[in-house]
Amino acid sequence: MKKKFNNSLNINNVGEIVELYGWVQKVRNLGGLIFIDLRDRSGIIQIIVKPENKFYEKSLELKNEYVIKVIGEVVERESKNKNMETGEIEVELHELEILNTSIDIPFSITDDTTALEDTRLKYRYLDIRRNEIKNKLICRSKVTKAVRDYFINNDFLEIETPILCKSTPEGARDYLVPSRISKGKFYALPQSPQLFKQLLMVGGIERYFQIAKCFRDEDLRSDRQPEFTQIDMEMSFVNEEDIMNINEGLIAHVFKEIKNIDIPNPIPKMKYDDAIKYYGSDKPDLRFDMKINDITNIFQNTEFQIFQNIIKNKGIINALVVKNSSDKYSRKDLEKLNEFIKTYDANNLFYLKYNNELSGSIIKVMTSEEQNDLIKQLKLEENDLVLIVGGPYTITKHALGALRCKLAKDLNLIKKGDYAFTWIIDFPSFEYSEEEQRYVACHHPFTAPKDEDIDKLLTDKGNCYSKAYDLVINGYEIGGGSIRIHDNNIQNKMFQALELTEEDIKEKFGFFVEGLKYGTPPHGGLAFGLERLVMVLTETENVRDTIAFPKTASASCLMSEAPNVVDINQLKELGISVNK
RNA sequence: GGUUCCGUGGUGUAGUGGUUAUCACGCCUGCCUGUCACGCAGGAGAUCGCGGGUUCAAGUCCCGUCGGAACCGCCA
Repeated sequence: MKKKFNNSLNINNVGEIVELYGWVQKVRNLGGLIFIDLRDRSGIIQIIVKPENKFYEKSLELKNEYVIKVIGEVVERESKNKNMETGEIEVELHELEILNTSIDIPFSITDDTTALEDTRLKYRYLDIRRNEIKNKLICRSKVTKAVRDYFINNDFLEIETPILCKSTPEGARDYLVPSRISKGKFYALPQSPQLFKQLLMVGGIERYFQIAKCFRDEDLRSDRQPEFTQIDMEMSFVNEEDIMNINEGLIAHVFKEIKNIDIPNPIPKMKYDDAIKYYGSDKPDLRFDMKINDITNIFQNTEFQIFQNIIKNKGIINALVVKNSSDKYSRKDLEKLNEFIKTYDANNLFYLKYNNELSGSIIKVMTSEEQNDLIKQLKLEENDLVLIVGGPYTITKHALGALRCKLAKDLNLIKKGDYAFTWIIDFPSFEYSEEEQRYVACHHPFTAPKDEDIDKLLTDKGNCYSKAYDLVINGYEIGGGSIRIHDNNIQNKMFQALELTEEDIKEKFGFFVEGLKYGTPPHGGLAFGLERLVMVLTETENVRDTIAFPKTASASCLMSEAPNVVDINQLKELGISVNK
């Protein structure tokens, strides 16, 4: 006899003797008749114990989460339970063995448990017994299987790169690992396998992939963990289209396998500048429309001081049209929206409501011509709400990009189960860092510039674009990548553009730059965030649920209590002293 | 680094400066032969996160601290 999974049994198995293992979900003792809900990974099945059974007394010992072995006969139920997958049958107990007991559990192992997340994280191994978490881990496993199948079928090699790396201080903060053998020296955990996978191309691998652990010592968010997994790939002898095509194939395969959904082919592309202009984000959620409109032109000759100043300072006046919603927002609600955009450094949210005619906070400072232009340009219809924010371009776009997502959520504009895919392409090569007072790489310093922009790398950084692309699904940046620089001269020019000195380059990337000199093939690649992909596939908004043992917002593990102090002798051995 | 919210039996909660600190689930004991959110009767269970302050009096107000959540900055 072989162990059966609970939910593999159905009415066709009636009469069979089966061997089941699992956890006691619930005992219902009716005083003479005992029902046991037995749970395993697959689901729950009901065991019945009658008073004449020789294991009846033993069954009375059972409590929640005891681990048991049951041998019994599958029988049809007298009274069926339509709410249960195995509700047509039950197993009449023949033999019972208690394999282990359990102390009282802190929260119930049910879909509707009341426990809050910190409690659940402390007892994560119990939380994993719940469908909510378990099913996401199952999904994650299916995704990595689909990924491996797809890449291996397309002639990719799965190759592992080091976890103990050299620190590369450009970009995110590194997690450091002290070296015992070389006191005072440190390894860094990889932020991504970027340099190694490019060197694999130099190494002639041509097609590489890896399910790669990555580490970034930055502040966390609901979609960001310090330790996460990338589906990382790199190919030689390719251009942007090739990389996007093969990865569209991957995503199509994953969505087909997991959700049985056919995704758009090809996935539409949007330029970065347009994404900012219309959606205020480089990861626009396209499950709903609500574009940001530029209405600066309407107010060119405005008498309104605030708008005059904005236009004088080369700012922009934007409008969001919230369809059929003017009756849904009170002045108090609108004041809350104003507070919301303040977190993005924007201010002064003005509004207009269209009901036959315009009314609202700035109606008195608008001429009738301006009003008519606005109605026409925004194609206003009855009961539309117009939200207006003016100011510097980037700040207002960013704020409204966030606002449109908030509105969509509040107004339930997003249909459950919908997916909206887009590539964001033509990223700028550089962005100006106020903090560092210099241009920094938008993607990373190995991203190839557009051919036509190579000459501008040193002279016109603000207008250089790169061969980079991000895949965005439902407002999440699921993956990003680029064609890399394979020409050492261009790479040097790029470093120069980033104002890195010869010594900087040698110290930070010397081994890499050296490698580029030895016949580097043209190459490019992409990395997907596995957790975010699983988030999208499981329709969850919290990356922790896609990870078996995640960390809290302060990067600690409530279960194991990492990070923690270490023994003084460990520090001595490493030559480290701690100043608090 | 910043902003906002939260912390009360095992779990989740209620709680006008003055009660024996509320309720539900869970737990324990007893009863119960078709339950499946089993039912019925009874019972135990709280350092109100921690420290300080205000007050005749603090779960409640104030300050600090620790822990959790969301967001801004940050995340090449």
